[in-house]
Amino acid sequence: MIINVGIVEDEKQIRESLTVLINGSEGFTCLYAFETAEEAILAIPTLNLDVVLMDIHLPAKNGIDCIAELKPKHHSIQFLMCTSFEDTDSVFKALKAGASGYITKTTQPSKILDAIVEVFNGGSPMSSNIARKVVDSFQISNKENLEIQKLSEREKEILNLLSQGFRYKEIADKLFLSTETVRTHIRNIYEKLQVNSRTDALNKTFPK
Amino acid sequence: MIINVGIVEDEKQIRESLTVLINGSEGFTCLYAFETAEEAILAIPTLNLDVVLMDIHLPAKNGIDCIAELKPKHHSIQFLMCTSFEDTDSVFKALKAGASGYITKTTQPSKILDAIVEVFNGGSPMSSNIARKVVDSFQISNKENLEIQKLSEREKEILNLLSQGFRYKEIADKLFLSTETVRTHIRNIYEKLQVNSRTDALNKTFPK
DNA sequence: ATAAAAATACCACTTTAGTAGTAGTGCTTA
DNA sequence: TAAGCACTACTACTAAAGTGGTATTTTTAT
Repeated sequence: MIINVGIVEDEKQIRESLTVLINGSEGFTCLYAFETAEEAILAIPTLNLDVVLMDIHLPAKNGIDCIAELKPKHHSIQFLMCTSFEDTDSVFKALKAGASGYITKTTQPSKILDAIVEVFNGGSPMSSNIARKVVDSFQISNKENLEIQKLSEREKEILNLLSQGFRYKEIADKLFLSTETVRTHIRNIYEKLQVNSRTDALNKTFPK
Repeated sequence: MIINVGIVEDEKQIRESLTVLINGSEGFTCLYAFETAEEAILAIPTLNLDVVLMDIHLPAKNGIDCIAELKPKHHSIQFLMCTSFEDTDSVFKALKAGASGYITKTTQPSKILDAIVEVFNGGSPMSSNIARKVVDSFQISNKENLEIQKLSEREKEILNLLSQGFRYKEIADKLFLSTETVRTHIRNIYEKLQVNSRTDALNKTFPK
């Protein structure tokens, strides 16, 4: 089993040393290396690549947009970002576009090969501080959750049903309450949260 | 520099072998191992732990809720899930609760020690398929975004204002339209999305 | 050039949501 | 034990949202 790797990287030196690294290692081959996103977008659909190493900064169209175009149509290709940018914004944009891994250019050669294997096998190799950024992004809710803590258990239960779009009557039926009781609870929820509509209540408690 | 590790794990055998592993390795010490979430919640605030290995399945309160209670008050402690559950739901709940890493019990001993070091150093160690789940979760938007693509520019603009909780009159004023026009747009949005309320429309287009 | 889609707008109507006041029961705790 | 909160429930009302039909103008695509 040989992993077919493509490269999209504008800096000649990096592109060539990556090519040499990959072709010099058993189990890998790199037959195509592109300088621009545009070339890659034209060629890649006709090739049979397993993994594509993608830089972010490229002359015209950037690497993130390049993935965004290719990934939806070529789901079996695994895109691995290999770049020097590691700001939160770049990381999340790349992952949203369809990258499955994210390593920095400073990664040592043997680790780059490891990452290629890992992404090929369905993993998501990431540099350690990038993984942390990604994991931390799940925890944001804690801040605003101060709001939700003002509510009683019953109120949270009703808010949760509100968030799913149920009407008062449906909530009442689910909880075996009268519609009027549901109405009262919601009035109290709104007062505690200092809002006066369902959407405002949800935006305060389930942000983002 | 010695990393102070705590363990919360109900199965005696696993708890003890983890303790032995950690105490037998240079640079690590494990002075406290708890059988239940309740014990951990009582004791941990008084200890000075760097990393806590947490199981999910525990007798009464589970490990995720245990983290949810401890993490907000003890931000410097790094929680590392070590469990046999690796369903999507458990993973995301744990990360939301405040876990910074997630490995499975089948991880080999040396890798467990590596993960402890990594989480202690601000990384987020994860088993390879768990990392992929996490990364894939960023791409979900692409699926549901098929929904939003059915809408015209004006409709997306109005949907966006709807999501912020504005009423028809307010949207009309912002866009210099009549309320009736806004009403018509919203009717068309709902028809395209096959929903019949603001909350349902938002849940279909801005999921999660 | 013509059909389709998008954007604008009105009327009339029904349903749902939100506001206000009130009140009984039961549990907790100071 | 009295005050406070949570949970339940009612009436009455107003405001907002949602449904249906229709129509003109502009833009876009075939």
